[in-house]
Amino acid sequence: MSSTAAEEYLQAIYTLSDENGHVVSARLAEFLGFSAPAVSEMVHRLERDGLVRLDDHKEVHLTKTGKTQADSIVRRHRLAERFLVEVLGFAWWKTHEEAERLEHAMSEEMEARMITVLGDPQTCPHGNPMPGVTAIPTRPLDRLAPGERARVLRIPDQFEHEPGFLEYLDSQGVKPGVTLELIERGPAHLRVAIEGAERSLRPDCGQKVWMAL
Amino acid sequence: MSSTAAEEYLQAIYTLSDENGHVVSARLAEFLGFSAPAVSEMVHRLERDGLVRLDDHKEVHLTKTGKTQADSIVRRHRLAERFLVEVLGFAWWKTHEEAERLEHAMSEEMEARMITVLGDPQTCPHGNPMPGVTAIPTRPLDRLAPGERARVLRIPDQFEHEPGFLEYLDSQGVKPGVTLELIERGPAHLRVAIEGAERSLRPDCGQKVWMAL
DNA sequence: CCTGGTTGTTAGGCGAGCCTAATGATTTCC
DNA sequence: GGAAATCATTAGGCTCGCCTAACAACCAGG
Repeated sequence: MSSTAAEEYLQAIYTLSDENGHVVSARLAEFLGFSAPAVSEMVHRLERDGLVRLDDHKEVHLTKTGKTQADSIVRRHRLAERFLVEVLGFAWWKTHEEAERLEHAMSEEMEARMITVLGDPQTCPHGNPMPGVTAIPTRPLDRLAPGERARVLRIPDQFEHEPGFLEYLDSQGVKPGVTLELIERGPAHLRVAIEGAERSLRPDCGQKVWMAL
Repeated sequence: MSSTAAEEYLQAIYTLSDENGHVVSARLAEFLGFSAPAVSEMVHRLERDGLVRLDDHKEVHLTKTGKTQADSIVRRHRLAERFLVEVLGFAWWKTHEEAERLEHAMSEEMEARMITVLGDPQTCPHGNPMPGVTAIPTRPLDRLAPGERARVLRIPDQFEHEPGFLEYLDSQGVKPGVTLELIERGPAHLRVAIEGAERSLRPDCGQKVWMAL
């Protein structure tokens, strides 16, 4: 149906819209690492092909068929990640690039069989829910009161684009499912306790790691 | 390294050379379904990039690095097919197109992990050996004497391009591993016996199904 | 010998997708 | 209200990878 490049854009629109709110071409360019004219051009192609609509404020919205395709590509991405971890034994933080390619190679039948074999998983290994699944409510790590404990639920897709970020989290013991306690929120670092050990996290983690309520 | 399109050409060169002998641009064009100028152009690109060499008779030969890349892409294709059959439960005759896309999405690490998980398979589900493995000797079905029995070992990759051919074989009970007896070689059909039942096969099967010696 | 089939290449064209440089059009902030 | 920042677009250019039409070179067979 759509080209690999177009699928990449649909996925980006889905992700930004899901995790950030409004989507405008400049955000897409930033996120995808392409020039503004390249994005402008592709957005118009997507519009021509009926996958996307531009409103009066030039905000990008997925049409019904665009949404369907975006859901599918995001689901395939997350299924591929699950497969890489659970079947092939990849490290949880090392799946993104591989899945980024696999998602474009999966047919509908493969998607369906993957769901069956993996037992209809509700999230990817980073805690992002499959499209269509109602997400468990979360809050950024920043919102924890000092002394409060909560479980790491989700590291949103958009932060997987930052090279080395997931590996950094893993090296600090932060991964989905782990329970941690916020000790102190300093300006230069967050002090947390994970399974007894005290750790210091980069301050940007406060926005990038999402916790159970 | 190489683009998807270039990988497709390398794979075609490998296949034609492995199953047919000499490779010339016209064969590639026919096999890939592209126009002669398109193939000519790409072959020159491959030559420019050091993956291929043209001799005096304009025959196409893989260079050392070209061979390495071709081996890899063919191995990924055959691993993907095994995976589709054994892990995802695809029918053996239905894997080609899916694998055709997957092969371009697999990293070296994924290739290695796949080999481990699948138990280092020596062939694809159609009996084609992994590159590097010394193939078991075969002969075309045509070569059987009437009354002779032999095991189906291999349906070469090139015939998987013919739409519906593998499915036709499956419908007649012909699949890798099955033992059959040639009853009579007529002009319009081959009469064979498979597990007791007598079947009539299209005459082209005589060249396209390869048997154990 | 020359004619017909096979093969390869040239020429010219097209869409997808990227780029930079420059220009318009808004919005925001002082 | 005007300057600065942000955003989108135009213009022009590039490679890749495909196409058709036309031509050139070859080989084989009557």
